[in-house]
Order: sequence, then C-alpha cells, then structure tokens
Amino acid sequence: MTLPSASRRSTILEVARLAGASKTSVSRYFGDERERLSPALQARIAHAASTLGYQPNQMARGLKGGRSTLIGMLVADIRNPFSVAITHGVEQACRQYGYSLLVCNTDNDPEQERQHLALLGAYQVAGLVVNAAGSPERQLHSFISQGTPVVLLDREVGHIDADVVGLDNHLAIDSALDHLAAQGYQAVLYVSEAPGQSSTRQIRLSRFTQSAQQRALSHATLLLSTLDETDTLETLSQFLAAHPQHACAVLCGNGTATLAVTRFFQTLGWPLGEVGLMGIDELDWCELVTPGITTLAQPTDAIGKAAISCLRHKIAPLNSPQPTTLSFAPSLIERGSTRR
Amino acid sequence: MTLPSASRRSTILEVARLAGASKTSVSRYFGDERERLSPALQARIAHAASTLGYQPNQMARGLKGGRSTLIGMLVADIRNPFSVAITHGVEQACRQYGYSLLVCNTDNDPEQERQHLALLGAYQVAGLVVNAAGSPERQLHSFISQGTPVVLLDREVGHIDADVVGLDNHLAIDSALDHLAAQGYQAVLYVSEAPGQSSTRQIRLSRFTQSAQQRALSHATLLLSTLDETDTLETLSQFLAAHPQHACAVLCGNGTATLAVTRFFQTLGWPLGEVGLMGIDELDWCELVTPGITTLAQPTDAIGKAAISCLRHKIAPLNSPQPTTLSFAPSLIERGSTRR
DNA sequence: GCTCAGAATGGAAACGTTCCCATTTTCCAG
DNA sequence: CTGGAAAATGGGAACGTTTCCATTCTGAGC
Repeated sequence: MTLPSASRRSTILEVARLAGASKTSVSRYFGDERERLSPALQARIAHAASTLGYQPNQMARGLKGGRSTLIGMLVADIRNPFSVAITHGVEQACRQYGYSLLVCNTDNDPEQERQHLALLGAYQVAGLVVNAAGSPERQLHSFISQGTPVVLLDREVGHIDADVVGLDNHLAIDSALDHLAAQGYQAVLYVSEAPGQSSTRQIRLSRFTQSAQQRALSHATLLLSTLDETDTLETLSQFLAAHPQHACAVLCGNGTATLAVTRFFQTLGWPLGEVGLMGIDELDWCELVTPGITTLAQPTDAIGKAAISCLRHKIAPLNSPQPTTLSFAPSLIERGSTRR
Repeated sequence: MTLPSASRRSTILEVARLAGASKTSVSRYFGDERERLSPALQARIAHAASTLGYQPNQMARGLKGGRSTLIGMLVADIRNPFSVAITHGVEQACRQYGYSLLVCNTDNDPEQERQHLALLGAYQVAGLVVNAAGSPERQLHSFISQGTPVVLLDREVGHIDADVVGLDNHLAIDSALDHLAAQGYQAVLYVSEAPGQSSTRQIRLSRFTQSAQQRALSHATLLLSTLDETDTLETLSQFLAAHPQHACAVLCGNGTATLAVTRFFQTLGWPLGEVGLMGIDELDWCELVTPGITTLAQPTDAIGKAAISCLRHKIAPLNSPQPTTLSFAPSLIERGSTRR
C-alpha cells in the first residue's frame, strides 16, 4: 500500500484513468455495487485507488445524493456527565453503522439551538438526535417533512412525529420511593432544578408528588436556582425541623441537584444516612463521599445506542413501525447515604 | 417572516427566479459580497429568500470551494471531564467564528483514530484539532500538505508542523512541588497513568523526577494500571513506611489518577492532609471529599479558544507566524488535603 | 454460425454552489 | 451630447460524485 503523498486529493476520474476504467465503474466500486464488477476490474481499481490514496469526496457524494452520512446531535449541556455518557453511546453506534457525529452543544440556550439546527439542515444530515433545550417544534417539523428522521433524547418536544428515547421516569421515581421507604425513611424532600422546558424534570417532579401522596408519605419539593443559597439552606433546615419524629431523606432529580445538595449537607453538617440522600444519575464521585451516595443509574450506553437504532430504522426504507417511545429502567446502586 | 414549509429545500435558483435576479447575485448576497449589490436588489433577494426559507446548501458550497466550514476535533477520551471542558471551549469558539464542530471520540484507540481522520479528510474540514490517542503522523502530514491546518491539543505528535496548545507542564509540576514543600511535606510520591504515547504524561513524569531531585526531596513514582489493585495499595503503603520521619504527600498526574488515589486513601484509611494529596485537573467533587482536595486547575476554556484561534490564523491568508507552542499556566486551588 | 438474454461497462446529465468573464447600466467630465 | 470608466448584474463552466440509459461483451441454445 502506497501512501497518499499527493498534495491534492485525488479524484474518481484520476483513479479511473489509472485503472483503465470509467468513473462509473470506480463509483460502483466504492458504492455498494462492487459485486457487479468483474474480479479483474475490481483488482485494477483497488490497486489504482490505493496507489493514489483515493477516498471518495463526501461533499460531492452528499450533494449528489441529497443526503450526507452525518448524524446531527443536539446536546443541551455537554458538561453534564450524564449527557456525555449518552453522547458516548451515540457516537459508538454511529461509528458502527458508518455515520459521523456532528455534536452541537446548546448550553441550554434556545437561540443557539435554533442556529445549530439551521446549520445541521444545511449539511443535510441523515438523521437528528435531539436533547432539546427549548421547543424547536417548527424546525424539527421541517426536518421531518423533508424526510430526515428525528429522535428525541431524554426530553420530549411539543407534539412531533419522532421517537422518544430515555429513562422511564415514573419507574425511576417509584423505585426511589420504594427504596427510601424500605430503608425506613418516612419523610422525603424532592430537590430538582427548575423544570422550565424540560419534560423530564416536569414528569419526575409531578410523579414524585403524586406517588408520595399515594404512599401517604410526608413530602415536599424544592426547586433550586429559584432561591439563593441562603434561602435554600433555610428551606432544607425547615423540612427537617417540620418532621422531628420522622426519619427524613432528600431525593435529587438529577446529577446537578445531587452535587448541590451534597454540598448543602456538608455545610449544614448533616450526617449522610441519618438524613437520607439519594440521587438520580450515577456519578464518578458518589462512592467517594463517605459513606457513599445511593443513586439510580441510567443505562446511558443503551440509551445512546437505542437512539441511533431508531434513526436507522427510519432512514432505511424498511419502515418497521418502531415504537414511538423507548423507556429504560434505571438500576439501583445502593450505598451508605440511605442506610440509617 | 414566513416559515419554510416547503417539503423540499429550496435552491439558489428558485430564490433567484422569485427575486427576479440571477443566481450569481443571490450567491453574492449570501457570500460576503452583499455590498456589491444595489439596495433594491438586496431587498428583493432578502424577501424572496425568507419567503422560501432558503438556506445555502453547505454540501454544494464545500464541493465548489474545496473546503467546508467544518472543524474536525479528535478527542482521545470524551468521558474525561477535562476533555469535555476543553471541547466546550473549542465549540464556543467555533460557533463564534461560524464553524461547526465535528467531534470524534477515539476512546484512546489508534485504529479508531485512523478511521476518523480518514473521514474528516473526506469531509474536507477547514481545520483539525487533535488530542491524539496514537501517533497518526502520516495522516496529519497529509492534512497539512493539503493545506488543512492542524492544532495539537495537550499531546504532541512526532515532529509535525502544527501548533501545540496545552498546559505548561513544567510549570505545573514545579508549582505543585512548591506548594507541597511550602506546606511542609518532605516526601512526595507521583502517581500517573502509564505514559504510553501521551507526551503530556511523559513530560510531567520526567519533570517530576528531575525537579524533585533538584529540591533534594525524597520522592518516588507509581504508574497505575501496570499493577493490579492489591499491588498498588502495597506500593502506597511502602512509600509511607519508607519515610517514617517525613511528612508524606501524593501528587496525581491527572484527574483519573486523582480519582483512583482518592479511593485508595479511603481504603487505606489515610487521613487527607496528614498524608498530603494534590492533583492536576480540577474536578466537580474535589471540594466534596472532606476536607477538600487541592488541585491545579487548567484554564480549559482558554485552551479551547486558543486552539481555534490558532487554526483561524492559519486558515486565513493572514499568515501571522503564530507561535508554535502555547502553554498555559495552571491555577492553584488550595483545599484541606494539603493542610497538615 | 446466429440470435438473444444477461452481464459488464461506459457516456453524460444532474446535484447546488462559486467565480471568472461578459454584458448592461449609471454617471460624470469634457 | 458623448465617450468611457466604474458600478451592477448575469451567463455558464466547473467542483466530484451518482445514476439513468446506452452500448459492448459473453456464452448458451438452437
């Protein structure tokens, strides 16, 4: 194999000339019609291509075919370890199927989201994986009506003909309450970031209230970032004070909340376990904070792979009527923070 | 503004027709020659374009111009928070300058790296940001000789005509030793992942030995993952045992090492501070593990932005002879783990 | 030896741009 | 007025593919 020493990329025409073939044949060789070519021709083309270090120009391909081998992914917050873990799964699946991933971080800003979507359209992505920041229904619709499949990740958006992949939020909340109850906690405070546009946060929050009520559990909720730090600490203390005869626990709606609340526990000097603490999303450091923080881990890799799998089923004309919603079960990782 | 309700993307020709102009003029409008058009024409084109929801096809653009507005980024380990932080900086800078980021994770696998590079070539990226896993000198050379600028991030690769952006590793090690010495530690163990192909790990490791020697400090080094857990614990214990009359500290070469070593401290029951602990790379949880872990934080955003800035200077024909190496200073975040 | 189906191959148009030219329009000095 | 330069606009080729269709080749059946 010779190296592609050329200072300019070689084209299909050059390969064709060197191989003594037509560009049509070379095109066939690199498309998936290789078997239509006689063994002799195949050999000549293979040799010529490797001599020249030829590689099909994806831009030209995309232009002609009206479709690239790019998959666009919108991530609301790339610095969130949970998002990263999912991205990793998506990326792996993409590579497996020959796609490349165009990752766009929106920093939870609808305007950036808008811009990124516009660009992804211009690049004629083959599919779109969206962890929405705002509610880009308009734009998503236009993708779908142009035949570009869309998968919603973790967060739903308006009413859109797209698959939704994510955690089974009802199950997650219920499992958490089950565990806390089993450990003997009698009053639970749910801490979440402000729900805003995030369907996941909304669902978890409302399910918590509903489910806690059903179990006749003392409960309350607390939204971070609507209050300043002092008020938040105040609210936490009050919750404990309000249930002097109960064993209290705090349930955190996601990794960010868990991080914040763990800090508060330390500030307040609350001993982990005596006051229970549990979080949705598993994080690196959860076992480091003695005696370890109990979490509900999401199967991030599976979620990422499922997303791409959904896309593939819609890209190919094998229109298997995929389920429109794929909900995964969390797995409980039990540690000291919920042991009294 | 009307919505792009069309079920097919509209083309420059359709806009031209609707605006009663030629495609050349429309092209000029969307390129950066808008001022060459009369105000009247500009208005007509603007109106037509927004009516049709027109957006230039980047594939066609890329094909014609031989260059896309894509920037490729190779990340050795996307699950490493440090890499993510840098990626975030790179992404922001890209958006600011109108580029889109094609993020490719290699999971530290040279083969994946090879494949990704090939694809990035096929997409005619405008520039390349590389946090190398292996030593893809060949391929990088071929990018450079084709006029695609390359920036190396954190890790150097062979001898290649590319800028290198990253932490000032010598300074980092020296600062760490300064701090530890100032805090009264007299024996230091350096813990790192196996250097392998990573220039950064090599440099930090050798600088440590050299610098510790100069200061006449008792010291030793320990490579993770060459040993199993038991042996590692053994080695740690031995280090402490070997310096009964000295105050001992452990310095971790990166975030992964810090995580691992923190676990070991807990397993061994070593009290943080009494045995010093310090790490390069700041992590979310470092202040959560009482009494907090002292770290040397890298200016990740600045590093990411600097990388793109380098690329831009080489992309534009304004060939300002940029420095070939950009080293950033770490900042010390002092916590309880280095307070005796 | 001839016909003809089917396999193997090639020519040329088209994808949506950009950019080099050529053409038309404008406007001012003479 | 008029010549002519500068400004404004348009026509068409080219970028590197894919794909439709046409052509050439092969060999089996008669």
